[in-house]
Amino acid sequence: MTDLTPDEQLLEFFKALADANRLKIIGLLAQSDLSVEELAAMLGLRPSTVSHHLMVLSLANLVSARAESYYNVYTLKPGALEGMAKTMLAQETLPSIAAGVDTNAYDRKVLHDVLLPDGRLKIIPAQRKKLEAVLRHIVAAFEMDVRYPEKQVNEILAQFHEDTATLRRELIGHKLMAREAGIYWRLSDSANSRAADSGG
Amino acid sequence: MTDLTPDEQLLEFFKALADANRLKIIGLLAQSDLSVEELAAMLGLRPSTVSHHLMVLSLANLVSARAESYYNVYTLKPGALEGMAKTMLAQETLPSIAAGVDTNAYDRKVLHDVLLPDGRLKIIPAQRKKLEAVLRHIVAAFEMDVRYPEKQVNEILAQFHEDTATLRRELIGHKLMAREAGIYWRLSDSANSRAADSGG
DNA sequence: AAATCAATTCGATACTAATCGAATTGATTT
DNA sequence: AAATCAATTCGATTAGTATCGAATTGATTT
Repeated sequence: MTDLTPDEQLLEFFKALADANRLKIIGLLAQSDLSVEELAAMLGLRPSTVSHHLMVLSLANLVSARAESYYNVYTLKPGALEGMAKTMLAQETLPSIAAGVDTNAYDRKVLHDVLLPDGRLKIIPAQRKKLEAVLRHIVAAFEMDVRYPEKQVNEILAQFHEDTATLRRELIGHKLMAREAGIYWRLSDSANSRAADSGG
Repeated sequence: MTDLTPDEQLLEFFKALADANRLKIIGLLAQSDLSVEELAAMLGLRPSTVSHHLMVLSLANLVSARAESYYNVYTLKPGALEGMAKTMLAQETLPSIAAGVDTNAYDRKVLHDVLLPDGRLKIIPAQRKKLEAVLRHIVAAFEMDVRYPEKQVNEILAQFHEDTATLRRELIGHKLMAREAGIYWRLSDSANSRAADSGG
């Protein structure tokens, strides 16, 4: 029954509560256990409709039913709401939702637009976001923890574009590289940066 | 902007998160602020679609946008998720959702089916839920904190049905009244009972 | 001033989900 | 055994919404 990943479970939970009548059902069951007919009368709906809503809530593990003669009496599952609320608040939940997402897609799209087949730049884009995507790609040509003299920096940058001076300046300005006394080195990605360059 | 009652706000919140792509947007924004185009590339959607999703999330007060040149950079509203999670957990939230619901509707429906125009019972229903609804109606004819001798109890019950013995027995059995040494008195509603009899 | 760019709005389309009535199922009462 | 009852399932209809492409808007760059 719980063959769902945590994010699928969370989505199921939100979908279950994203309906006015289902929310009311939860509110009513919080006060007392009720049968399908009772809920139908209170909500002004047909029993078949209420049965459907209760099925959705069951699949989201929010309610359960017990048989009493020919009644099906539904109960709020104790701790179900609390559990999901805590899941929402948990630090690891949000990142895990985005886990399956291709966060490099934008950079790839920009590079696809701006790169020639040989890997050189058609142009150095003027738009900030595009420029940043290009710079993230270029800086991957430098190794971490290595000190580069300016001559070597220019040789590497020249593989991408003849205007090495602009590229140097932008790499520094966007804090992807640092310079001191004519020596350059790569800076580690800040929190707001993307995953590692996928090297397309 | 917040001309919504608490329950409408809660529903808006759940609706906003009841979509896989919007959940992913929240997950991505939890890691870093992003523009519409970046989100569109990551999710494999058109900018217009993402714009629509961001509008929904904005109306639910989950994200906000800041203009940066011609980019619209979206941010997770700090504390928004936490706030809603706490609202979910709050003791008073659940009952307030069901506040507008007519909890007497089932009893009224049963009474409408089983009562004659003069207020007498066509039959004493066999089904437990229906019987309970009828008993809740009948017990309202007795005052709280008054001690009734059996003779007077029978007179009152006879207004509803000739089989006063059965009615007496069921009222006791369902703990709506109690008896001791031939004296009867009404019991206060337990947690699982309905609101006061609407006296139709 | 013209061209470019990202975002939004709008209209159309496809998909999903809510609701109902009819038929069916399981259980209980007569 | 037959009749009654509540719940569920099923099929059809309707309402809502996700998605897209085209057009528009505001801002920036050339």
